[in-house]
Amino acid sequence: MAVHVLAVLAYKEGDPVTSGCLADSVNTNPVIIRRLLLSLQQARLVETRKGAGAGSRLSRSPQRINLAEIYRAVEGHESFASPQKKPNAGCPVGHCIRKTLDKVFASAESALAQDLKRTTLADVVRAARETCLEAKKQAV
Amino acid sequence: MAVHVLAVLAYKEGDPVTSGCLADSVNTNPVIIRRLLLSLQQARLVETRKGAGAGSRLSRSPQRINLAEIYRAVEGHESFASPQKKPNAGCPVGHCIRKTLDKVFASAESALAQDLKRTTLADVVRAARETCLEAKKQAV
DNA sequence: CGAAATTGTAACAGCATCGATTACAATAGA
DNA sequence: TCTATTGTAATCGATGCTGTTACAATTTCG
Repeated sequence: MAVHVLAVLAYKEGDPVTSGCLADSVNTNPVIIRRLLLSLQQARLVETRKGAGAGSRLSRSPQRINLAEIYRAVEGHESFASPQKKPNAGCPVGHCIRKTLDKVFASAESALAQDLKRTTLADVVRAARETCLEAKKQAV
Repeated sequence: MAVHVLAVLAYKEGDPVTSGCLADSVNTNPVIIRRLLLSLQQARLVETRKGAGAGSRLSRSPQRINLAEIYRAVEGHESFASPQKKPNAGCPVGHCIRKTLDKVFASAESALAQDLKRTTLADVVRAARETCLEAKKQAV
């Protein structure tokens, strides 16, 4: 969903868009959008002005925003393998496996981020435009 | 948690372990373990016998089980970017972005799987043993 | 200056998910 | 036959996310 919102922002390049408008686009509630925008603001991906006639716009050009940044901004808490809150007393494996798994999953998440980094927001918008044209062509 | 269970099974190589014993190891309930084992059985990673004196054991040697298989067995439903159930009427971006994102996330998930494939269950057990020795050494 | 628009934020309900618990039938071995 | 153990269902509680309403703060416009 975050990508969707940012794609709309990229689409209306530069023009500030209100949370209400974005909410209509994503078919949800303005508050949801505003909560999402808070995360994106902290990640310096969007800038938001308050008041009448205000709204949000991208902080950078969409060529310079990659999906890894968006993912990190939204999924900020890396709750991947961690939810193991059990200290686990008597098991000989339990004590030591934790760090090992942390390493492995950190590596895996890094691989995922590396792959996401290859795609920019501009890429997504361009690809979306093309699939849209395809669809129209097939409709004819 | 699935990795934890399988690691215990690898630890007691060959011996059938009951769900109750596994539950003690992971510090949870036998039923949780049994539900997890059902997924692992469908993935042909463990074999389970019923009845008295029964239990579960690995179907293959831990060298031939990699973490990507375990991940796939447990997180079977690839609910990564999909939860976009909104058809979204009036937005020019909404129609077309779906397929694009599906491609991107499929690629990212593949990258993650490729990385997980590099680690076998045997690797995890060995690394866990080593970190355990480290901890003991530091304690002295 | 005053009104309108818009964000930030809180409070709350609804829903899905997950872990946990209890209970019980079915099965396999002693 | 008796006992241990799995498979399975029903249920409860905690948690998290979405959606909704409400309201103060802020900014622009007339």
